[in-house]
Amino acid sequence: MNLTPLAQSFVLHFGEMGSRWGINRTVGQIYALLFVSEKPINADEIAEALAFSRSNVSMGLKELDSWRLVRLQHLPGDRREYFSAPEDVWAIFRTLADERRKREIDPTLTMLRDALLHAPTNPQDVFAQKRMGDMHELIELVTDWMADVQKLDEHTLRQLMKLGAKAQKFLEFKEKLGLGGRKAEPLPTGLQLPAEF
Amino acid sequence: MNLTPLAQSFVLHFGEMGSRWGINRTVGQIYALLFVSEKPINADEIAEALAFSRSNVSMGLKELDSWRLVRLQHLPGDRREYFSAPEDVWAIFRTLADERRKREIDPTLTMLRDALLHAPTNPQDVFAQKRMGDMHELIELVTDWMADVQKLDEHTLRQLMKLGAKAQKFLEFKEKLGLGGRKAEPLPTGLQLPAEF
DNA sequence: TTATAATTTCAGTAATTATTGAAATCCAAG
DNA sequence: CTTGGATTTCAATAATTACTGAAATTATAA
Repeated sequence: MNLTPLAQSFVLHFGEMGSRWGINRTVGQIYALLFVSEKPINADEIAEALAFSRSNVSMGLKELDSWRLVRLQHLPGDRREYFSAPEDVWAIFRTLADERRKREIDPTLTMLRDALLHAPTNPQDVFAQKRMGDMHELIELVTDWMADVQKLDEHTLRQLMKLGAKAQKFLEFKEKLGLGGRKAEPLPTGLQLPAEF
Repeated sequence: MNLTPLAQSFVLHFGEMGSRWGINRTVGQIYALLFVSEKPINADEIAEALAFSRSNVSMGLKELDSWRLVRLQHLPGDRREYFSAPEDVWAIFRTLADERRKREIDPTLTMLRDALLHAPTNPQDVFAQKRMGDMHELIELVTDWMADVQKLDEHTLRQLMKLGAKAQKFLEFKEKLGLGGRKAEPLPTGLQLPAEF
């Protein structure tokens, strides 16, 4: 297992970015290696390719497993465990978004909800609760929306994203029409726009 | 400057989450304190409230400044610097998204673009480049889209998010119609949907 | 200017996190 | 079962990151 210069630079980059992404160098490099490997590889091969100790690789794989970013499989006639990174980048994106939400956002939402539960007993807390309420509302709105978006299949998601700011234009347009609760107008095809539109 | 139990728990939470968010305890706590403070506060008050050294507070504020998360101002008749967290949570969200993109994503996009520049010289690199291409395409699509979304003002953004998965339904609906390049149909109001719709 | 309050820098130290090798555990083949 | 390779755990240590206090710098009021 020796890396080509291309794979090498990719792996090293992931190692260095790791700290910014909240994972360590080992974990970043292992993931990068798996990502660009055509075939599943075992822990010894990883340790050799990246010059990490076998135990460090074990830790790293455990961490990647907790992020649900690696798949474990067995090769016939070989009792060692082989690892690979799922191939569908859209699925990876979803996994990553889910895990980050769970680790980086949900605890804060819980804390905020608790904090907002009790009536404030002094002016500072009145203000603080207002701020926390703003924060809570925003985070909840954004994460719920992200959760919705994440449910979309690749095709629809691609469309939505390519649409980009055009969706904004549509909303602004809709505003201009002053549509409060208009009924859906029949289109020439005979089908109707969903009620929300 | 002593904290109420409510502010205390908020501040401690931010300190602990800091490591998951890529900032340290000091920075997290300072930001949290500023966020729930009605009035701007100076570095000495921060140091006292959080029991950090004055120099640590200086470092933390510098870091927050680099994230563009604090505002510096002067109070009449006082030469000390007073800090506050901007009040508009939507603006904060935008700032945060911009900075994270710059720090956590842009370097990787650059690396990927470089890696994709040169023709592969062996089968492993052919595969690796395909993977990197997939990753690059996805990241670019998502970040460009996020950049578009971020440009929206609070009102429009709120609408878009509340719309949630409904946008999906609309896209699916549009699909069903089999609309390749149809012309916009006149609506009863006389106005027209933007060409993209 | 000068004096001095305010802030930042930085080298030293503390605390945390990452990594290793050895020992323990697990697990499939015989 | 038992054996031996495969994997994980864990205590020791290396490396990194956070934090402090003293010194240096900056900036404002007199």
